[in-house]
Amino acid sequence: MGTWDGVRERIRARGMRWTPQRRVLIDVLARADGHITGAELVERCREVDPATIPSTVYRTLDVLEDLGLVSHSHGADGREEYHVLPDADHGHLHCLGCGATWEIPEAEARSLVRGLERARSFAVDVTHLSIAGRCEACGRIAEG
Amino acid sequence: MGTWDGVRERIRARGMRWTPQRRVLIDVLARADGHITGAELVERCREVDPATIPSTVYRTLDVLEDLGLVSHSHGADGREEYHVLPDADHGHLHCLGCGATWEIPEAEARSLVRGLERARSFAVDVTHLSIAGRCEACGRIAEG
DNA sequence: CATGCTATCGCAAATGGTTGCGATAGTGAG
DNA sequence: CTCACTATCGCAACCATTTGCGATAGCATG
Repeated sequence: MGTWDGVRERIRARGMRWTPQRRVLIDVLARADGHITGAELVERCREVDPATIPSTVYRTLDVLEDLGLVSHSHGADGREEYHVLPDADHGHLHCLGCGATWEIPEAEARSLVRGLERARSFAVDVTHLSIAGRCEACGRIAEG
Repeated sequence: MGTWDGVRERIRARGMRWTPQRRVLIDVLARADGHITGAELVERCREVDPATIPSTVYRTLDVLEDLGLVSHSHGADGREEYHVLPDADHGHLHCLGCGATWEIPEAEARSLVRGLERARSFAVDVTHLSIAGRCEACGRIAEG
């Protein structure tokens, strides 16, 4: 709601076009706050408009990422994972055992990488940060 | 050289088989210390044996990873990146601008994630750790 | 050396995502 | 309202990787 209202204008202000295909994706995104894979977004768009073409969806996602309306990172298997409406930048934690995901809040993520950034003058993209491992529950199972 | 010598025995000790296809991949790996993508490994195997099938290579990489002889992480685009003979566990740093890669030594990687692990009782897989951002040179270009 | 068990292979199809290109259709200007 | 410019689309091919399955072939045993 709200946050998506100005999208049409923001797109046109950049000399880009407001098309039916983009409207469909934005409708889907507006209903999907949270994390979602690229493939899942394509599928949901196809529910709204069965003629949806994957490449169009991925290209529109690139545009929206440029505008800061979505960000993406990669799951433990390397597949794309989109995050809708990133009010605050944050990273992700993935459990290799059960597949669960947690957010790493911006402040925590930034302080994690601070040493790395200082030592190497490297600017980390925390929205893209994705860390894999085993959560407490899965760790106990593995030892048992 | 050395480290690969016992592989045949280690494989057979697990009730697994020593096949020509595995021999080819191990030959290729022995010549390729460092980082290399899955696709690149397939290509190099095909140079040795043009009949090489991709799925066989990927499946063999899985068993070698089980044995601890290779590890993999994902580049900034999510594609697989194998690391041969990981004497020490380490993470990777990827520049989104120039595509360069750096290793994050185990000690540094572990201390990075220590807070995260304590706070959540989460065991991070540092060999899978891959951080993206901009290196110093690319950062300067972006500002200019 | 022959035999059988089953791990591994080859193949073909599917998945998730990307790219190049000619055709379509938003959009601002007249 | 028309026109022209060009951003975007649809399509088809391609890339990297995975999966299911029947056929092949290691290798332990007799």
